[in-house]
Amino acid sequence: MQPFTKHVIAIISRIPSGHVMTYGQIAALAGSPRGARQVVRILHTQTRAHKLPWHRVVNAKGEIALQEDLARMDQRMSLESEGVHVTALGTIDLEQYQYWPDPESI
DNA sequence: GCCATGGCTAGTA
DNA sequence: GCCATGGCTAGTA
Repeated sequence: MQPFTKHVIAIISRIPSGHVMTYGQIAALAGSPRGARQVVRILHTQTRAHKLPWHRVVNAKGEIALQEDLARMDQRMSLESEGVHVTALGTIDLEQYQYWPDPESI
């Protein structure tokens, strides 16, 4: 496993309940500003093994990025149960909910 | 080759 | 809309 992958896993696992981070933000913090798509892949492959809070990751516009209706519903329910408000269109107010880890902890 | 991205343009109103 | 991006994985040699 690459350092980038480990880093991404560590960052995602530390997103607190009630907050979200974006793919690009995670990639940049992990040292690869253009690596947003890799974050997608890592979420796919590593969520189970590491019990990642996959539902706390959204796209740069603050939207639920999933395509499938059932999965979108799952993410919406998970976020709302943590107190994150999701609009009818599936968007989250990043101003309010985006998490910025303490740079010291990275 | 794949993408649950992202950022920049073209083209409408 | 469009397409450059880039680490990872599947699948061939």
